[in-house]
Amino acid sequence: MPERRASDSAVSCRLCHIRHISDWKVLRDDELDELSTGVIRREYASGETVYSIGDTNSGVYCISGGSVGVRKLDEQGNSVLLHLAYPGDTLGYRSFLLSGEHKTSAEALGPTVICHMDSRTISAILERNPELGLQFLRRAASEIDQAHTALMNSLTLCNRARFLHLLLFLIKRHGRLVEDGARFIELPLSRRDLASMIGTRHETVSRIIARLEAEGIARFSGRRVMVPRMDALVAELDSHLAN
Amino acid sequence: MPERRASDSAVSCRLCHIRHISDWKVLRDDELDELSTGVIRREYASGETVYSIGDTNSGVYCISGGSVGVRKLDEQGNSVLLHLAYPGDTLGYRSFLLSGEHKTSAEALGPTVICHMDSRTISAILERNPELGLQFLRRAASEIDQAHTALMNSLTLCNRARFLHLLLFLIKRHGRLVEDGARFIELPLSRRDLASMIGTRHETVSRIIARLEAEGIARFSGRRVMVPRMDALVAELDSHLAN
DNA sequence: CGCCAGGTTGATTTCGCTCAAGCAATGTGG
DNA sequence: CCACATTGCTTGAGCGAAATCAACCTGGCG
Repeated sequence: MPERRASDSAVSCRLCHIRHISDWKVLRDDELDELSTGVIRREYASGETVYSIGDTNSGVYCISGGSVGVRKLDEQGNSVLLHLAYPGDTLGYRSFLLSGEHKTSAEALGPTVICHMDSRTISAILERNPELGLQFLRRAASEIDQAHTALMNSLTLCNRARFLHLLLFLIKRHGRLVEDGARFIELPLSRRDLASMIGTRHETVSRIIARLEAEGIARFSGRRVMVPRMDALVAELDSHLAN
Repeated sequence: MPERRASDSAVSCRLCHIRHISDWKVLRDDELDELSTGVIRREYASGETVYSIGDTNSGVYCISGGSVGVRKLDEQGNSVLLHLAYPGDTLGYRSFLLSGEHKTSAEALGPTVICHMDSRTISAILERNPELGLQFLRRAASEIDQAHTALMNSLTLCNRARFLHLLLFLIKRHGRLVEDGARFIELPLSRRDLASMIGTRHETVSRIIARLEAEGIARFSGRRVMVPRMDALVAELDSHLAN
């Protein structure tokens, strides 16, 4: 539960650069000002925890910059990266709505800036402006779609196809176009986390990567990846889907 | 998009036996009466389709009796049973909210009664009563949790554990206590559907079943299953989780 | 310098998929 | 009513993918 501290500066959601991307875009100026009074803006270092599984909810988080990994742990210590979140995304609204504990953990994947919105402030706005509720509802609806698609993929695709799928997503989100058709990306995830996202062991990920290198589809060096021809990668993925 | 027909009778949501279980429990009497004007109640035979993937949404469905399977299909014809729904559950609200096409199909798993609520009527009520939106939101939130748990299971558990997990769920939902500690259940799903829920082939399900029989944990005869000792089944499942 | 976390690679084994055959129950047309 | 197809399920043999166990490498850090 974040507390206001010396390093935190006053926040104006009205002036926020993601104002028109985030869920709060449905609020009027005066409501945004009201929201701002309940906001604490804070920077997180790479790997730092935003909230942990089991914590009691204290409001919602709005990602302003960077990226966040949402992780689920089971009783035996298995860890799965369920979801990656980016600027404009809202975190923790499920436990907020069900007014319970966090069922997942969230951690910064790199230097990240996140605003925390106080429960009371949000409840108040939510009560008066049904549009915000509907906006959350739309977010929830599309998050269910995402989860279902991920479930479908994990149930029907082989490890290699799932890895290609993930790589493609990461390139879209984190990649840079270097020259015609070639992409460069600095992976935001460790091998272990890549593995946990597709439901396999890190050794298997290593082997998949080794094969992709041998086939000339991508060159890996630590977390740095160069994909010389995107269409080759896409074709590879398609061939798996087609079979 | 269901049309009113001779066999359909007028409906009063106010008198509905699931009134206090369903999402509509947050509505006042007069709102329920308004809702009723947009409702068509209909019976479905086992296996009958409620809506299909790709259909444009025409409102939401409220399950009154029976059970429904929610299925997702991919481009290659893979079919996965994502979710089972029961009386009091609302279906199709995601595509309603995102006002798009259905991304899943739904079919009756046995003789089932479902009410269809007209888009316009719901929109009207939703606009006036924010409580309904919040109720949908709570439903969506818990559905996300479910989907995440399912995803976690599919990524970390082996086929056998997933099958035991599913069997346990089905017994809880559809099982009958026959004598102290023993349960009987008539499975609502074919082997293929059982397989598609845990992401494996139907042959593998057959083999898992054969092993459970050999170990004396359950006796299968077609869709009829007898579990002599529930604690043995639970212990089996736990031992898999523990490893 | 040694330690450690993260990553790679190899050997072995297990699990589950594929292909294929066979069986029982049910339906259908002659 | 029977021959025949169809559907759902089971079983077997072979193979491939991936888990497991283990060794080893590498870069960062006290």
